[in-house]
Amino acid sequence: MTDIQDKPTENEAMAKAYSPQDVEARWYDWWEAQGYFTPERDPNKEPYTIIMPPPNVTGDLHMGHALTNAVEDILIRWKRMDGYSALYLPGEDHAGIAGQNVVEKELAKDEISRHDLGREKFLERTWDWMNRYRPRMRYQLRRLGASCDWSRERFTMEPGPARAVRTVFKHLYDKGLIYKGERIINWCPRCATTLSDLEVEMETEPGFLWTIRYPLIDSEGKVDLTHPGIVVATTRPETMLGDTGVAVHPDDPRWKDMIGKTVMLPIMNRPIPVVADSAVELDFGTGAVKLTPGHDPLDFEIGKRHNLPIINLLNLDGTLNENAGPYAGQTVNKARKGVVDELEGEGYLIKVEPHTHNVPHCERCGTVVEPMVSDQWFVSMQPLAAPAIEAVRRGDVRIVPDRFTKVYFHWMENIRDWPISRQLWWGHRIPVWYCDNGHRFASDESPDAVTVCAECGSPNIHQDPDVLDTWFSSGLWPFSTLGWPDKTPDYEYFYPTSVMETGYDILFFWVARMIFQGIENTGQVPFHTVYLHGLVRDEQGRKMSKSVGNVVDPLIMADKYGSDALRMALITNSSPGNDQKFSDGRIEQTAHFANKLWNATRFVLSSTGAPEGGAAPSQAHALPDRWILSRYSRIVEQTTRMLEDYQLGEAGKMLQEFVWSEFCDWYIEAAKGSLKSDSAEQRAETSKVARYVLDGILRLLHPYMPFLTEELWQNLHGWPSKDGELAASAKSIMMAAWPTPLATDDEAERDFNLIMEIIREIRNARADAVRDAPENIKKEMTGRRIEAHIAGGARTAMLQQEADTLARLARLDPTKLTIAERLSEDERPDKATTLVVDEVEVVLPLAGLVDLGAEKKRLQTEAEQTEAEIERTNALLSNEGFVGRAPAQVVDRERAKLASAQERLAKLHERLGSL
RNA sequence: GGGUGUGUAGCUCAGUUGGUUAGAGUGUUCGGUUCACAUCCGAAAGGUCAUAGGUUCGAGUCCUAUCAUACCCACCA
Repeated sequence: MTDIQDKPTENEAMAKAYSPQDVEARWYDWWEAQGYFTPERDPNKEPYTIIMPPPNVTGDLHMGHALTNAVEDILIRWKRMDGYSALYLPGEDHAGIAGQNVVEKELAKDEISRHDLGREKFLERTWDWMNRYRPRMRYQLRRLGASCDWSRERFTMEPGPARAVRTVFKHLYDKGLIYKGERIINWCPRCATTLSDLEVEMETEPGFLWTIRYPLIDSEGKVDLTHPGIVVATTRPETMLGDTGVAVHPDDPRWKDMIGKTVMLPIMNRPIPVVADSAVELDFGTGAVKLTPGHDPLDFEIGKRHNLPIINLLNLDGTLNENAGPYAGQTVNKARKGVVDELEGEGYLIKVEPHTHNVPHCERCGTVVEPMVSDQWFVSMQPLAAPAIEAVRRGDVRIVPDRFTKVYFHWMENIRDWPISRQLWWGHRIPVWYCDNGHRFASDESPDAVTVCAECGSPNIHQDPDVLDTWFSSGLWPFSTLGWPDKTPDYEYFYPTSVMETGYDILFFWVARMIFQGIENTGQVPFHTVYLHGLVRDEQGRKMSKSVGNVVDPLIMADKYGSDALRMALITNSSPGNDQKFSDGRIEQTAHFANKLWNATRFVLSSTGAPEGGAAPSQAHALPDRWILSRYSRIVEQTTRMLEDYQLGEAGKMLQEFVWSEFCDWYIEAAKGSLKSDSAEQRAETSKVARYVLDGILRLLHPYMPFLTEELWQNLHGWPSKDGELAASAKSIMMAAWPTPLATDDEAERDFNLIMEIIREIRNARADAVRDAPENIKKEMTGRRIEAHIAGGARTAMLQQEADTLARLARLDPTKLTIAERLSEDERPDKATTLVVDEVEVVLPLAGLVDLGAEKKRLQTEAEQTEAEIERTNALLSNEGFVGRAPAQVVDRERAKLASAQERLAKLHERLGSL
């Protein structure tokens, strides 16, 4: 532990305006050096764990990361203050295809391909890249204030997580849940690898539907040109080169006679059978489907059912192979044109019509993906999905917002086997070895340690060349990061984790896979809550992307406005699961808030003394003090409740609102009276309350704005830390306790509400009077303190006590202010404006400015409105349904409203009568 | 084809067991050099809560349908 002396040193005086650049630069290293980010495995504390979704080490952090880390850091900082042993574990992902692609792109600048380098050299280059970029990500996360435990940082390709990958693979392999087989997979010719369905993006594109005739072959094996044959429709005519059959629906009267017949495949001159299969749609195209089992998933299924041969037409680079006969070596597009021309020339092409259809593209590089049959590794999903569905159904894992639960179920219930092998070099190599004697085995040992065949002991073995889908290792992240498969102390203490926070766009890719991997391998759900945030879009609502050039760099925003402002803006402008549009304007507003808080603290510090002895804040007796303490207590309670319910944005907005309008605009203004009071006791008491509430505000805001609140908190408690009573056990706000509410004070709230309402009404009346005043006296009018007479009725004593506050905030002339139960006639000149607030009457003799007729009209309008209100409320209260069924609280509120309106009306009539 | 959001002030958005007069920021207009803050303070205007039905004493909130819009899933070749 570093000594307290290492704490950043105090500025001479707080600057007039808040400058985030200086303040944000000075805290992070100190926090980290103090060990605040590294939780102890304290048996007396509850663990609270968030494993950071590992950003891809392929570029800089974007706004999505900034949002992710803001949410996570808020939760972590809150729980840490709330007494939990809070672990926020950071890490980075090797990013599979994306990772390999960035390095290949870099090589391409020198016109080198990975094959020129060879596997080993290429992997060295890739590691170089990773080692160069990982520190960058660390720096960026630090800059954003993420209070993560760097001593526990992980990388998916490290030995630990790599062993977890092999252990899981071997387990699933031995259990028969990982298998190798020939299936239709998605092939990206550019990346030269298999892709899972999730890595393929469908795009609707205009194309054509070609109708082609395949002539009948008669019983003697000759083409029967007098017979119409069978007519098929296709969007990809070139695939006909690999056709091995035609299918029609068994109930289709159009083709009934053709079932079982043989037709001739043009160009290839190959006889192929016509089969009946109910998977064929009756109302699409001609009702007859050409079957290319090698390159279409549906055809593959149908072909399997009818034992049709599979012909692979493609090379791995996407060109046609020798099976394509005359078209071998051509690209798909070129072959398509050639095939169409040839069919047309020979009279087999019947028609061409425009047709839009979905074309699969590689998620990473945009290349058109080719479905093809290939021998790949798969995970059997159904046995794994079932318990993962059950866990969410039972509530062992809760998804926030709730609506994604349905999406999750739908996907999991219709899940298909997961192709996990990738024909890449960068990634976890498949831990399977083959030996010369035809044996195959999986091993969880380090590849270097596998030297002989596990079955026959032969030393002539070689490892599978492929690597695993990057999401395979990501799926193990919640436990591989904690040392699993070893039962490490961290694993025992921090697992299962608390919250998994990520974007809804990777619910299937990642979250779902973590859930079933966690259950299968650790016997527990990996986390209890999934919090899904929305996408951060640009000002126009477009997705931020490098190609559009609308990416906003969070670090630039942080430099400009401060990380605190950025965090606050991202959080308060969003709600769980919903996208948000980001703009400079948003963050400017939260930067203003930071300045406001800075200045509020500056004021409190300059106008209050350090607290010394005296009564506790809860004993305060001045109304503004009692009021702010009560309001503060409610805010503490509500903030905590909202955080518990993951309403981070709402809680942040509420705090902002409370600080700005209640604490600054009302409380501080009202408290200025006490702070300048002649009574030292009164000054001390209000000082104490102001500091107490400010201290609480800083703590409540700390999770949102960590840098600023630390700076202000240190200022509040005296830098070298004499540790005043509020700081008691903590040297940093990070480690200070989460606030707890005091008792609320309903009377104080009611009384101060009345004061506020009266002040507002007077301000309005004055603004109205000035507006209506003749030009020549407007100026005189605005600067003047005005006379006022208040008939307080039952609230007189309280109002008299607050006379100073009323006078100051409503800009009344204290020497011409009277407050009495009733007002004398002198105090009700004809030329006066009368305001009725609750049962209190305020008379403002805005001398010379009040037009009697206008005043009468104004009072009449107000009386009419009040009458209408009374009528409405009466109707409601005479409604048996309402009185009988509405909660007592609501009914009482209506009754009070009625009484107050009646009282107000009486006063209005009284005043009207006197005019 | 199936599913899920969104539609609230000029703009961007909150509004979580249905319950005071539907809120905020920003913009607009008017007024302010009160010794924390002009990155500020005080006020004003601005809403048939997409539309139409329904449930209820009471609906922005619940139900049904429609329209607009965004996204996700899916093997109509």
